[in-house]
Amino acid sequence: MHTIGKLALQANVTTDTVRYYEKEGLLVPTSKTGAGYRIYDEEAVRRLRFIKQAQQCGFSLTEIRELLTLRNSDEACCKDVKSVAIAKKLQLEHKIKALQIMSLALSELIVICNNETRPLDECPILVALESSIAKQMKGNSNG
Amino acid sequence: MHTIGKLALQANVTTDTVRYYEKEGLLVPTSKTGAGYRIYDEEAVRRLRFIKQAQQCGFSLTEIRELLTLRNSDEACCKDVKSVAIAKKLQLEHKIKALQIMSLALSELIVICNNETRPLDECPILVALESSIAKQMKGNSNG
DNA sequence: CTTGACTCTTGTCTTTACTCCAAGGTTTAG
DNA sequence: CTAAACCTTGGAGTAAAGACAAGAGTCAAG
Repeated sequence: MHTIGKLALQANVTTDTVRYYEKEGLLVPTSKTGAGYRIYDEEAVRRLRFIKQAQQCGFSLTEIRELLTLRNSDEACCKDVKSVAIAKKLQLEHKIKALQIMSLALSELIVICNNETRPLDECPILVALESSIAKQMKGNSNG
Repeated sequence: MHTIGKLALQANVTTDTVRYYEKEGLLVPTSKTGAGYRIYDEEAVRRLRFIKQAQQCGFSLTEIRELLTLRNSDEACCKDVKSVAIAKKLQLEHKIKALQIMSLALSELIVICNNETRPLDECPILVALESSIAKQMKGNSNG
């Protein structure tokens, strides 16, 4: 049994964070003392660990709430959890691709700047950003 | 010379967005009519295009403001612009790596779930999130 | 009993890039 | 002249995940 401070310490979060999770319906204290202090058991520790690790996998708190709901559901099965994980992975891959496109566009800007001593009004990077070198990206950013 | 509506249309943004950029010090109208209508010239059109394309390269509005300031500076040279681009590219690559780590963690969760008909309380994905499969990530997330 | 560490609730603030609304003034086409 | 389409300012709201602060109560140790 832990007070909020001990729990927070174990998970390397602040007490504010724990209270925030409670407000968001993610982590309810096991009980309360007469004075109103929150008390947590080992199940709560595991639950908090679950939340943090799901976050590390890219899930938002809203999605984590759904995962936790799923876990408590009688009808759901392992397959459902797996498909949530797969969907999230696809999302991440989309995001990665978008960032890679940006990175590529920057690479192109960087290589066209071959004379660094040039004055700014001839800077090919600035010129390119003003006109339409990024046309290539427009098609891609649509996906 | 364009009114705000024409300008916005050209850049495929809303008039609200143009006014927002003005409030943020990114895009000042060339002049105003007696009635207070904003008027923009071709330079403003280029500037707005610049803003949008820099956004596509991953720059935030704050960073874009700095880029625009740089452009108007007498002391800066092309080299300075290039190094900003390089720094942003590094940032993007960090972000990409972080997302790839998440994606990998999900892949591992997905493969350990080899029997989809299992009941939820034996779901290896949920179990893994509760315990510490993500330990591998902890070291990485520190970067 | 007192001190210091801990906890309580309530509420506001942060960041980013807009988006929407209200109530009114202006311009333009017919 | 009128109606539609456009423009003005000002302010509020949105998501996400907490951070921070005020003022008060509680608990353990000495």
